[in-house]
Amino acid sequence: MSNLVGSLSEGYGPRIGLMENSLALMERNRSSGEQWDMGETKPSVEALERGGLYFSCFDMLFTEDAAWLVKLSEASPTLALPMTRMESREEPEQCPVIDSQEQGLSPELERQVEERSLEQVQSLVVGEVLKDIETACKLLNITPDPMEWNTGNVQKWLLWTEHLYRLPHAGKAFQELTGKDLCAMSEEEFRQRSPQCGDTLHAHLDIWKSAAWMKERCSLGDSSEELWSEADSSCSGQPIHLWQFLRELLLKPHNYGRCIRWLNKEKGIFKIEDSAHVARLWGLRKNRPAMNYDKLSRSIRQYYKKGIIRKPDVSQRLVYQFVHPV
DNA sequence: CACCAGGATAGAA
DNA sequence: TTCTATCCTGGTG
Repeated sequence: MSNLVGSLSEGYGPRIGLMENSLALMERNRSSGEQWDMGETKPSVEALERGGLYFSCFDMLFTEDAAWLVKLSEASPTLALPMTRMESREEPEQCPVIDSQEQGLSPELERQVEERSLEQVQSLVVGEVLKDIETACKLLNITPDPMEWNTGNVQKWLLWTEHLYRLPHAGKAFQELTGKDLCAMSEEEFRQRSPQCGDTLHAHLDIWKSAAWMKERCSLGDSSEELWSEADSSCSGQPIHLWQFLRELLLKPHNYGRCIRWLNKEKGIFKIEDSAHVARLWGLRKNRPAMNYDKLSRSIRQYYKKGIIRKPDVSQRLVYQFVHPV
């Protein structure tokens, strides 16, 4: 796994570095032989959890474009160059999408279209990665920038990453470390602390670092980067309320549709599909490891007399209704 | 057994 | 004081 910190200072570095890392991680995961068992009747909890950040981030990559991108990234391991240089790369025949579309075009036009396609897919991937990081931040109540993490934040991030990618628990090996410490560590040092998954953790941290760098760069400029500016209840300073949290999950069906979803969005009726998973997410968000659905549902019931959430007219298990739908 | 309703209480903000 | 988190009793399919 290449370290992209070094590329951060070069114009296009972070974007491409972020891509490269994501793709490499994707490849690693794909080659591990594990599958996301989508669509069967009873997906495992693990599959559901993977469905959170990971799947939403990479599902669109399993397309022809993605295969092509992966090949490109393999063909040129150091992509820290502007994509305008890409035309000099060999193996144009490995680009089925472009080939099928660009018959009869001049090489120059072909090159431009190729660039645009690549940039589009690229920004799509980067956007998804950023969104998923943002979502994780909300859930964990941490800042996107690892440099600002205290030891507790680091442990949360570790727990989350291990949880999401089914890594063995390595939190102990990183105890007492702040985000700053973590960021200063090399991949080798990560491996020393955790031989099993140090490299993976280091790679994920790299993605976060790049994302934070990009965020900073975007906020410096006048460009309105709406990727990070969604209404964010976790940034208001007030502790998040359960109903807000549930609404946040519901607003991200791409990430959480498998554990909570609208039955009727207009009426505000939603169903908790995986009570244990939602409870775990809530516990993670509130730093309450002992949270379970029993307690979560008790809190929901407190909303009955406050007129925030109620049971729908036809009461069903695990189905609730916002009294004031959005 | 998992879910549901709601009382009681403690604790944090 | 509000908003849980926790525990609990009792009820339902």
